[in-house]
Amino acid sequence: MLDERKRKILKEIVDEYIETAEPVSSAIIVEKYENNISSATVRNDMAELEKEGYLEKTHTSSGRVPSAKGYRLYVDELLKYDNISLEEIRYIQEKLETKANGIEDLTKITTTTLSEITHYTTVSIGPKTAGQLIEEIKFVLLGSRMLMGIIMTDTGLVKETIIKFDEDITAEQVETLNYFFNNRLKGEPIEKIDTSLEEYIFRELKYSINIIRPIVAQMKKLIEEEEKIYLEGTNKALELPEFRSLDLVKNFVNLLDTKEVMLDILNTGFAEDIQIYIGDENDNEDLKDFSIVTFKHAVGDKDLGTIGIIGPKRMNYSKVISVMKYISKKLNDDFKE
Amino acid sequence: MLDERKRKILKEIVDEYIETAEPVSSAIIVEKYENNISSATVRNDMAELEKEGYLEKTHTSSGRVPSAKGYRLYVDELLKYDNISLEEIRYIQEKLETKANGIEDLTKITTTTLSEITHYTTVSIGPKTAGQLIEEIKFVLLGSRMLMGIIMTDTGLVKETIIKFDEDITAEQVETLNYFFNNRLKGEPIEKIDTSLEEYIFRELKYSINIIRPIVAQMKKLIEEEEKIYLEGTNKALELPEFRSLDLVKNFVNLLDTKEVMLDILNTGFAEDIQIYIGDENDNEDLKDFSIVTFKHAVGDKDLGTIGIIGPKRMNYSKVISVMKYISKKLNDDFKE
DNA sequence: CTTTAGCACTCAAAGTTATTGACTGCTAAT
DNA sequence: ATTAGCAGTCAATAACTTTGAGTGCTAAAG
Repeated sequence: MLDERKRKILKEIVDEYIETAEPVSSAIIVEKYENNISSATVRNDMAELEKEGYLEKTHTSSGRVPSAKGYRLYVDELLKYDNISLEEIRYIQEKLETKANGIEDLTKITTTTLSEITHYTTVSIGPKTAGQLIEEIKFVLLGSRMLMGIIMTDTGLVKETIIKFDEDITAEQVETLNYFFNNRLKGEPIEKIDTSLEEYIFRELKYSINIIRPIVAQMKKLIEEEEKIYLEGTNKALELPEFRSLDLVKNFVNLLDTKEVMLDILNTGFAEDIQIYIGDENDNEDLKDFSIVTFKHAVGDKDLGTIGIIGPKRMNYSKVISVMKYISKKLNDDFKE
Repeated sequence: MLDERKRKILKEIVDEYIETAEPVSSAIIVEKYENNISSATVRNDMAELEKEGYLEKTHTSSGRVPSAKGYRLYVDELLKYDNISLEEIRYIQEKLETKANGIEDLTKITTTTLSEITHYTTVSIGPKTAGQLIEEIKFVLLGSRMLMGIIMTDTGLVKETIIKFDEDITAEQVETLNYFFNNRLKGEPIEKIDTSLEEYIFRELKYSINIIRPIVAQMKKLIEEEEKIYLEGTNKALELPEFRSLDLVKNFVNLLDTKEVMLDILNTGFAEDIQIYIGDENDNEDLKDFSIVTFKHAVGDKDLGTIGIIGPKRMNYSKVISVMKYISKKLNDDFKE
């Protein structure tokens, strides 16, 4: 349907629009990219591209702007993803090699680095606890009425919580707790920590319910904890020319502050794939002016966290995706050893 | 200087401005508050109040708007701080009684509650580690090449970190570490954790430097950790009429995203006092359109965290300060037992 | 059949001018 | 000391004009 030149012109229009944020005219294309054909020819091609749904006009006599379909073709077929410099690679390596403590820490560092390199707002969520296997559980006595409970899983995820009591606990009790919890739960999926434990411990150990209940409650809370979004560089986005409009700014801030929508998106992607949502491709009204690119860091079917970039539809996909591909690969390689 | 009526009229003007966000005219004052005098009289008083610096005009023929000095008098002398309903008290009690785990958790819960009740954006920072005394240090072995290091202080603050190694650690080593760290540091101020420890442990225990160094490094990092701001309800602010202006919105988001300025303010206040910064009273240019109200949660000279509300200068001081006073008192009372 | 010059047409954006009305400050009378 | 009343100010809005960057189309040329 589209001949080579039309595809080339489409790419040029999207490139130009991504650079300038202004509707692209036929004259500009001739001037900057296609010195050997006339603007009338470009206009003809543009008309065709518009008829096919790849371009749009903001009003009758305006230049063209890419449609979601246009961006999609651009991203899927017209771009190459090697837009990353040696300098950037070196910077990423340096950042990711500073010894991260735990996976969650690593995800945060990566998120920050990604924002620094792309100059877009980045978001991330930590690993899902669901499905992870318990490697070890430890209780540590702090003072006389406080424990720290620690769970370590097979992927190296460590979660800890403070547990307070209304009566004293002894070191022997803690030791027994350690033994019983590990005995029962080691190797089991983390979801096995539930209220049925209360009964079990009570039956086996006969400890006061004032001790058992807070422990189970806190451990449960720990694995069900509402997911926390980590956010970096909100202000960077606001420098972009699309945020001339007050409403758009408010939408954006709202989106990031409310969290639900972002959580939804971050939770959708498949392991190791880079997912791209352009404008209203995701049927959420609030997202119609934005694009989101995410990738899930995972090993096998074990989730290690998801990182995303959110920006205007007119985002530098080439850079963003190139950098993401690199980081995603690096995280995986690093993790294997 | 100001007679009773002028003070009354000033209060009415500020009240009215806080409610409507529009410059206040003499006619409105007569209509809503002072039915027995004429608008000309009010105008005379307003002129006087302006001459004294309590009011300003946005242009020659506009109504009056409070100046920073006007707000200051209003807050210091004209307001009573009992603007809190039974319902609100009950809501706060309920929220703060859900068993918080650790002080930092409590601060977060309080911050969220404060935002919910006042409908303003709230910020907080956790307790300063500096000055706290070490109550206990624990190392817990996780797997064979990972420790969790836990520090508990005299105020009940618990900080923990993951420490990874390139070689295996034994249970006995961990036990010895526990003994030595506690022996040397129990009762000492937390700042005593510094690089001089490396030497000490190396001398006493002769452990490989590969083990000692990561431990000391991580523990140090833990207490020097850059302070994290906890933020709640950014989007609430944006509904306010002052945020018609795009620049103001950007300033605001920037302010919250950059963190330094907020950290500065939150770190300034004195223990247990409620601090009020109105507009350019703090000499930071970025803050000239905003007011900040903070209070520091503390016991003696031990800092337990600072919570603040940030909003437009035209903030509902009466409500905000009343609620803060209540919460501040409650936190203190709760902590004592 | 494709390309192109050239011209009429469209429309957002920016600039101009006029109109309104919500205010004040002041004066002179109470 | 208070107030009625009126002239004067100025932001905000609306109504209109101008400009110029863009297109689509036609008819001729390759």
